[in-house]
Amino acid sequence: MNKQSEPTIHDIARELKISASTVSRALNDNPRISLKTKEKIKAVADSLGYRPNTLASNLRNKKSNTIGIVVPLINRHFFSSVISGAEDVAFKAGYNVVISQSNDLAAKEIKIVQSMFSNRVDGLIISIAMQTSTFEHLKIFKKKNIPLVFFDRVIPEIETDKIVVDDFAGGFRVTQHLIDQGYKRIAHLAGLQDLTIYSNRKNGYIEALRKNGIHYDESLVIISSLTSEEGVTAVKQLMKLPNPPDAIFCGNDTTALSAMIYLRDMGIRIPQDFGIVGFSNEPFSKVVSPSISTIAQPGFQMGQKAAELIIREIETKERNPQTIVLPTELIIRESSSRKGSQ
Amino acid sequence: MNKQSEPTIHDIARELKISASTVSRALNDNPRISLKTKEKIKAVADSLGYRPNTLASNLRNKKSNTIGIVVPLINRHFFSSVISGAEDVAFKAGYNVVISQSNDLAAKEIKIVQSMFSNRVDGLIISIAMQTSTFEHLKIFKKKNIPLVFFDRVIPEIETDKIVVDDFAGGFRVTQHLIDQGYKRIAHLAGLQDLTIYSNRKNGYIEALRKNGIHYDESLVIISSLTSEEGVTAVKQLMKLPNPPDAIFCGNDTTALSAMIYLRDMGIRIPQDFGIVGFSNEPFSKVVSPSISTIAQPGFQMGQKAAELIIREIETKERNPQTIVLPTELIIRESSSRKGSQ
DNA sequence: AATATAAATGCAATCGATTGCGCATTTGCA
DNA sequence: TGCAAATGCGCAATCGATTGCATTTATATT
Repeated sequence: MNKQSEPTIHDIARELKISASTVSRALNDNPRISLKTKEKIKAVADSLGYRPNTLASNLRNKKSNTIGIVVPLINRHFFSSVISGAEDVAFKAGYNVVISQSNDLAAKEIKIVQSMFSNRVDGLIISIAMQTSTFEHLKIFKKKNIPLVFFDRVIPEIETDKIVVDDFAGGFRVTQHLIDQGYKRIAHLAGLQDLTIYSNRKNGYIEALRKNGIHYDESLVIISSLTSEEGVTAVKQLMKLPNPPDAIFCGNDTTALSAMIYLRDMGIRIPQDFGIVGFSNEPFSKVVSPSISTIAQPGFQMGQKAAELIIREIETKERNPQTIVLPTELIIRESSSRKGSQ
Repeated sequence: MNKQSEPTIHDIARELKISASTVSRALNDNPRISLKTKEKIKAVADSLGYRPNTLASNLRNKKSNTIGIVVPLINRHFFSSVISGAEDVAFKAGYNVVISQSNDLAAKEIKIVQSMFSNRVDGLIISIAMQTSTFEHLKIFKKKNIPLVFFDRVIPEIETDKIVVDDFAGGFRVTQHLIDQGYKRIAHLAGLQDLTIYSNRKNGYIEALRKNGIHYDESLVIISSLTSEEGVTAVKQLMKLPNPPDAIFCGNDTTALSAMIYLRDMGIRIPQDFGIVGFSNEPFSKVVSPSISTIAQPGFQMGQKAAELIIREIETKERNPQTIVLPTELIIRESSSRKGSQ
């Protein structure tokens, strides 16, 4: 009983005693078919409840009208924002979006990417898994000349389009802001340094210190994978220093929050005694109290840009790999505002 | 230069001077092909960098190995959790997942659903748009016998699988909890009542009052679409009553938060003077202070269940529409805990 | 009216993989 | 050794839509 009889253009053709070619052309508004015939055909198509079989069309046209998106975890605010933005643009342009999550596992990522290739996606948008360290599975796309866009976590090994936020400027701005607010010893909870995003943030931090003539003290920088727990561990470690910091630039909002809660429980007042700034503008950073200053990453826009870029490449077949750096925005909230204003 | 020469089974066949049928069978591990031949074929396939063209296979098999998911907004914690759960299960079972968001617009939803049908998804998982009030576009799936699973926002008009959380029990439990904590006049910010989820929550609230012998006062129930602003408006209205409430059961966490902030700013202490409970367990509800008591909705699990259900139906062709009610969990946090414990 | 030209439609191959049926070769057993 | 059964593989049709080229039909021109 299943799918036995989806009407096809041949059914329409038979009904009207014409050829399937004509039906196909009519439904595609080909000028070679007379208006009268087109109308007849469309009427029959409607009455039969005809729905074009995109699979067949895709096979013939060697085009799937589908864009693949691969992220580490769908269920993460930043990534779902990117997906949302990309879907938005893609849908308007007539593309479907297939999504998979790597769970930050290289093995799964490889499977996913191969599957997407087999499904002949017209382009692939990907933020690679943390774990991923070989890139053969992605080079296929390059080799076959299928548009490939990296975002967020990018790698230098493959020359293709990349969309990133200006992490360096973000790190710089955060640090400068803390300096401006009068904090004297500014620590940094950095992320794993093999990921460009984190090393850039750290470099921005260092540069801001340098520009302000502040000595860069390595003991104030702690590198971790920035989980909530590691945030606490790091702060504990920092506060035990002979000369502890009075502010922290945290590599993400999660550690900013856990650090803040820890410090508060220790009786340290924020922002009066201690300044904290996070990164990413997670939804919660706005609503906790004190609210957390942070850097907004335009996830939705990144998704839009990525989709626009990839669709242009799909349709023009032009390839000139570019790296788009989206601006970051410093959002000043309570956790770092001790000088009047705000 | 594009896609001109993806190797096919015919290329492999030619290389080995055998037929494409044999190649196809070999690659699918058909027992009719000898081991020796299979090995030769697989070797050549590898050396040619052959990747099966899923489109062709799908067309021939009349099966896309794809599940469609439609949500109002991808970029919302609950929905992205569902998607994440569904992708998880689907991927393991060898299915792709295409996703679209309706933005709560009926028109877009209709387009999406039709497009998914044209793409011959093997099944559709959907949470309908608020705005949607006709269901013809969904009935197609029923008529064609393509598995259809509703979740979260379901409609009685179509007899198909539904996955919901026990909103009634949730509303009941929240209210009972507030009563247990000694709050006397409990208000309710309800969502639009044409959505089952909201009317069920309200009914649970009413039932809990009844069971405890508390008079149900309609002036304590305010219906809105539960935006942040409407939360504030509602609370203002409630507090102006001659006999204002001392607790609110909010239809979602967003209004719980905005109400809480408003009340706090009015100098009302939470939870001592006033109790608040939300619904949905948005990530922020745990980290704001005071943290917000709420009802956890197992989004990830819903997605998993939905995918499991739909895959079973796809593969067995059995259809016996069922409604799965997932349990809700009351998470007691600070905003409603005035009696010791916690 | 006859021919030239334009307009409308049809034929058949194609996209790449799958599969029922049949032929050929090998193996098994008496 | 002889014949049946088993094994291994190929032919050709199929899935549904598209399209270059051919053919038919209608319109225009002289």
